[in-house]
Amino acid sequence: MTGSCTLAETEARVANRLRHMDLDFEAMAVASNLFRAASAVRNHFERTVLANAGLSWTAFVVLWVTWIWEPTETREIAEEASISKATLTGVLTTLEKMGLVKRSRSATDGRMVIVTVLPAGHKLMETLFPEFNRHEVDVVSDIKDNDRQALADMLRAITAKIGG
Amino acid sequence: MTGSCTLAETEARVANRLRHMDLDFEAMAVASNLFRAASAVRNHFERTVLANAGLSWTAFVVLWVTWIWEPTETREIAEEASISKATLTGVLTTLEKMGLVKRSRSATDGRMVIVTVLPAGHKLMETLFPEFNRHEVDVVSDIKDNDRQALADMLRAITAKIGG
DNA sequence: TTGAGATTGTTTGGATGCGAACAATATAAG
DNA sequence: CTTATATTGTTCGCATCCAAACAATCTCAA
Repeated sequence: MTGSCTLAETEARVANRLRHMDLDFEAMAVASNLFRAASAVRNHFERTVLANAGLSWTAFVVLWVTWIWEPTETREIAEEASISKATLTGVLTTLEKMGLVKRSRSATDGRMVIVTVLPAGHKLMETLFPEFNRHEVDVVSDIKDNDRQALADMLRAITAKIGG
Repeated sequence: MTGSCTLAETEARVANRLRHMDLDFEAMAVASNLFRAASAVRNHFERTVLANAGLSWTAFVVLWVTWIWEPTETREIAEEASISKATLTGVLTTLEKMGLVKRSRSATDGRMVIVTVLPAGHKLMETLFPEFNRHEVDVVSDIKDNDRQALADMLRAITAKIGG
């Protein structure tokens, strides 16, 4: 409709282009569709739920992780959010400017910075996260209910395999 | 070992924190693990295969898409790589500086820019992509051979659901 | 032919995103 | 007490990353 190729056409083209190489196309399809799905879902969420809240994807993830684990250290947040310490510094500054979280020095260890969610942050997440979850439900609605558990398990296996 | 929580502990903590809300935890687990897996795999590839080649993740994806479809227009590359036109402009400039691809104006339509892979780009991909694929095989090696097809299918279903 | 509307790639401004270097703090050995 | 080593968050430089504004080009109707 838009003039672009379907997913099937794309994969056929790829297989043809790489025919002469000794490759594992099944592994390639898994990896390729993993990134494609993650990217599509992320973009979709950014343009709908998160745009309304004025949050970027990373800012939302950082706020969410802090919300779950607060009070917590930045090192922990960075690991849970799968971003570097350097990136987290900037995102936390953004969230602080929005009045959603607060930084404070640890009393027992002068190196650590403790992050807590401010009332405005709690209020936002109290409505934003259920809305986010409704979109998650929509995303998996075409997958048979019985298969969802297996899907999550396989994704966990991938993460575990490379030590995520 | 590292003092951080396991994936199971994290999910238990999340479930407890959100107990009072009416949420679909299965859908949440799928989405959560989708991003976790994609992020872990991407970071792993960036630090191993791609770091040796001096390519960022996005630069590799753009080079790969161009390699498969060349000669092709930037509009097509942006869509296949799931990035915006604006981002692609910068990445193509980077790849051009590295001598891997070449931009040229279309003869039939003065608006379009046609991208082709230069010999250095072909030589790079001829060795880099098989190496990349060996890592892909490693990533899915803990998933039963019979399940990989189903995994790819479910990921396709997610992408299709939101019009990726 | 001419002018409104659509499409393409680039520029702009601001927010991620990372590795490496850095300053501050904590810990351990001697 | 001192010194070497490790750990934490920040800063720096640079490369993505996007929405929106933009200039160039095409299309098509009047």
